[in-house]
Amino acid sequence: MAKIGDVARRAGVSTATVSRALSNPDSVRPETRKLVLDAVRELGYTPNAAARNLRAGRSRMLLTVVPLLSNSFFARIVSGIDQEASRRGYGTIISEESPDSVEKQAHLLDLAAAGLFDGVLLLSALMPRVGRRSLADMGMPLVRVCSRREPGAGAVLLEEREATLIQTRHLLGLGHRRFMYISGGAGNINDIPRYEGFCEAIAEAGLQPDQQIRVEGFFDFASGTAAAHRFLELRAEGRAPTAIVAVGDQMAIACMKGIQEAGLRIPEDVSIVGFDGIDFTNYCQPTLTTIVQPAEDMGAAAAGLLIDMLQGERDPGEIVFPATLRVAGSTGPAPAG
Amino acid sequence: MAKIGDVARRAGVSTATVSRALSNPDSVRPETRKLVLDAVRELGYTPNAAARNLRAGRSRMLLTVVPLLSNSFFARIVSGIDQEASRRGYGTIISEESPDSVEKQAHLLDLAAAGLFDGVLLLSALMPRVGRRSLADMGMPLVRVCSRREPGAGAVLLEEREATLIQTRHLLGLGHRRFMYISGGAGNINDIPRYEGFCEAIAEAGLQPDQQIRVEGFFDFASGTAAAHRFLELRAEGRAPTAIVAVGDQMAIACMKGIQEAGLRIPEDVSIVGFDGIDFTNYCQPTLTTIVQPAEDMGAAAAGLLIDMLQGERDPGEIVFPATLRVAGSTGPAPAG
DNA sequence: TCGATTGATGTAATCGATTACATAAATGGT
DNA sequence: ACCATTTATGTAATCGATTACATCAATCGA
Repeated sequence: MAKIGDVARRAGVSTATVSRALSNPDSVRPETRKLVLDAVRELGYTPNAAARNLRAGRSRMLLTVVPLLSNSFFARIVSGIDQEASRRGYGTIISEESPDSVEKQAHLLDLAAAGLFDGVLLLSALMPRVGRRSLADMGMPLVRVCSRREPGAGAVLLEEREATLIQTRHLLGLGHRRFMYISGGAGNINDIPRYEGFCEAIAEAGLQPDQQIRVEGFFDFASGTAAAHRFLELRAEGRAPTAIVAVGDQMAIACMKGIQEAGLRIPEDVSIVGFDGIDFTNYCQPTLTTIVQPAEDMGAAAAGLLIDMLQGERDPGEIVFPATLRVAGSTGPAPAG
Repeated sequence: MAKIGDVARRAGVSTATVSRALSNPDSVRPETRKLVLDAVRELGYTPNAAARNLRAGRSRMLLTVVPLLSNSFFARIVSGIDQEASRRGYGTIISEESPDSVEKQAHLLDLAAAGLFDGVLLLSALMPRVGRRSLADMGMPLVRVCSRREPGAGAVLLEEREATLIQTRHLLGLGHRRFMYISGGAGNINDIPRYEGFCEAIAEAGLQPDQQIRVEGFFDFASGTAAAHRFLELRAEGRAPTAIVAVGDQMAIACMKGIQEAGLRIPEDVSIVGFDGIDFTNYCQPTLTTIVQPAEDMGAAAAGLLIDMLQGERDPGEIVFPATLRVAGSTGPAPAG
């Protein structure tokens, strides 16, 4: 592997000149620059990253911490991050969250302390932490994506409150009055604005939010199945809701399935809306009415913001994306009676 | 950020001793070791990665190149890779394939030349390449995952041929005789063994493989929808197959939907099997009979193999995983007539 | 008790690129 | 024509950890 000295020798200049010709081309004479660039090309020279990082005190790497990669909503955000980071000359290190594995979190903190990355994109609500040390209080520049606001950190968010508001209004407009709300878990910070939006819409319609049924979920299929069971119990008691608001598509899809398996029809017997807009919402039966989050764009925006922050061109700010409702087959008029 | 010199001063020893106490504890006296470790703890010292990498000529990083992250089959492999790599003290850099973006491929080659990672996991059939330079002929250690064999590279594979063989046998056993096969595209290397397995089963039953219908797909939803259209055309001509073999779950699910929308029932009118075993196969309507690939395990095995190769403990070998058929709701007896 | 061997630690070179500072050449003003 | 300034390039220090080699003390055998 060619080193800067080899290039210098070949071009008949010093290593300093080679370095300058590459990183600050205007500072060398055009003829010299050509000599250097030719030598670089002939030798296939690429500066060694470790040496450069050591000297520069940065790595041009970003860490992305994601709760669950197999959730395609997160996967799409990561995809957007990768796109934008790579466009701007940064690499992306990825790590799946593991709240239970202290080892893995410690490994992350070590990588941070070792200077392996310059900043962090946190798709997770949880902050990697071991004892009292965490990424944030190591002074690591941070952007939160779809997770929460945090002083000193950037944030990329959806209009969460608006989202459930329009979602619920859509159902109210179809005549629904009795709802089941499947949350993302009280631990998840998005839960608050989303539930607020739901409650606001309910109140607008002159109904009591606290008389609606709320079920706790964790964004996974199992939560959806559990919610379906709850729904069926309620139905047996004669007090089933006619509409279900799930704040995650996977939960919505699993719930839909659980209900269909009991012989009920969607949307004739019960309507359901999801949240995220993953691809499968277009391929389940019926297609799922859902809030579409522009996941790739949000990822790209987050990476862009973080890189701006690293380059000192932007203060940790907040980027808010609008929520859109995609109406599909899973919602229909409330059944009579 | 504390440096090795700070630790040395605090412990009253030389930097060499600090380094030894950390990387080769047996080479220092127990009392000295304690002095050093105490100082390390008190100062919160972590060795700087760039300096260490520069000296050692390696980075303890792996690159994973993935075709499409939002495909949850790939996402699960990545998850397994991350798990195992992190367990063994390696980090994972991720990059989504972009056959059209020369820029991005060049970026990858630069990162490789810069020594940013020690080895590559390639989930993609395509090799990142710019002109005649590619990752492989830079001498980068390589493990292919579910993509193809390659001289000098490790490989983690499913018994592809077996998979379609048992899949097709299952359908034959249900009485099906007319098939549609949705491929993963002639460009994809898995296509060959998978199609072979299909043909072998067909031949076993005394049928002509080349009289079955073959449709080209690309593992995405759109391919499945297109295949459904083709199926409906064939049906209009009175020569519809009774069973569909799709070598990807997303294609199978989209195809299923296209067929259902035309008013046909699955599996009563037509049976369909998928390939991969993604979560959604359990949540579509009906649930999808499919080949289950142990994606996480395959990812972990691949990372393990690559790290063994890097540490000189193993030659690039081949790890083959068995295929299992998960029978679900999308397959049933062939319709009479 | 003396030289040889072993063990523990320190000194300093090294990895490869960047950049402050030094130097030399070229340009400009008067 | 001379000094001041600018421009281009070279020399060498630097980033922080690792490790070959040097050094010194302790142990051992005869």
